[in-house]
Amino acid sequence: MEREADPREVFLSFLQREGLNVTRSRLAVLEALAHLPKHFEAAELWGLVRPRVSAATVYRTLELLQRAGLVRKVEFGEAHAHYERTFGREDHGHLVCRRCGRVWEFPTEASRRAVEEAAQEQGFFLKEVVIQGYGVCAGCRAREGPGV
Amino acid sequence: MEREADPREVFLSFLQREGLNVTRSRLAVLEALAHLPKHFEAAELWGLVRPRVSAATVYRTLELLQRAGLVRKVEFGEAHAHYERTFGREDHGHLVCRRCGRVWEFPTEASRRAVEEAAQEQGFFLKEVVIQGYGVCAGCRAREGPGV
DNA sequence: CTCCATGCAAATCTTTTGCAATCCT
DNA sequence: AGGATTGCAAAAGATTTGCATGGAG
Repeated sequence: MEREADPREVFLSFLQREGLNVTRSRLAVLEALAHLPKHFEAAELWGLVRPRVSAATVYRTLELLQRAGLVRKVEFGEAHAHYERTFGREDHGHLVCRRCGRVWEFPTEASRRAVEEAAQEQGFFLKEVVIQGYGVCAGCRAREGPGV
Repeated sequence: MEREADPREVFLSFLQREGLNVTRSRLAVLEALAHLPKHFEAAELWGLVRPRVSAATVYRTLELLQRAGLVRKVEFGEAHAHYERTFGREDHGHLVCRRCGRVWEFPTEASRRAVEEAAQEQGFFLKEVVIQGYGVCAGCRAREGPGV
């Protein structure tokens, strides 16, 4: 049974390791993560810490959280980025509905292995795998017909 | 042996089907596709038709090409979008080097099947599958060490 | 002729940045 | 103290849009 480190500790030790300060703003942003759904936008995160923390700092902290391995940026085909927490989560892919924008997750061990093999052959050091399907979800199809 | 339709015909019949005009600008953009690498940016495409065609029209046409199924928007983790031709190509995933930005392709039948299964279970109508790995390519590792 | 399409420039919108003031350690 | 961090507002940059003019059918 593998035990995952507490995100707060991960972040604190990341900051220390990088010689960065532990500030109110950074802790507020980290804390806000717990109150957001799995997938969120920068603006939603800001909503939770605003106006205590500025948008600029939210973006700056989001970058640190990514470097610390606690958050990952994900693209759902919209103009702005989405993010997801990476702690307490299994590897997964996303099924993104182009109509309603909702996202379903699914396990990806098998697919992931294929990407790993390709990387290996290429001598590519693989840091992250993204597996996503785009289409129309069951609900939208029922409501509006198969359409595009 | 399956024969793929000529992109020009695909585009023309798409335009007709949608009641859209066949214009010089649209044909110029379609033609320019052949002179671009597999992956390109909107600005590169514009470079080939500029100033005959305006940037606005390039974006507008790019959208039509996507709807016609000739082009696909792909995200490589940069601020701006990339595009790739979809005709004359096998299914493939991308290995994106976070250092140099170069992209390698690899076959994805197996992984794709897994996504299809997940979609099936979800009653999700799958339109497109994206499989990408991010990391550091062999060249960059040799040049600068394993690093991040 | 009648819409459709285009160019131009302005508008959007998210994310980034410069800089002076403020906070950590 | 002294560098790191923040807020603010301005900048940046890709893409989109309004509108008057020109083009396709």
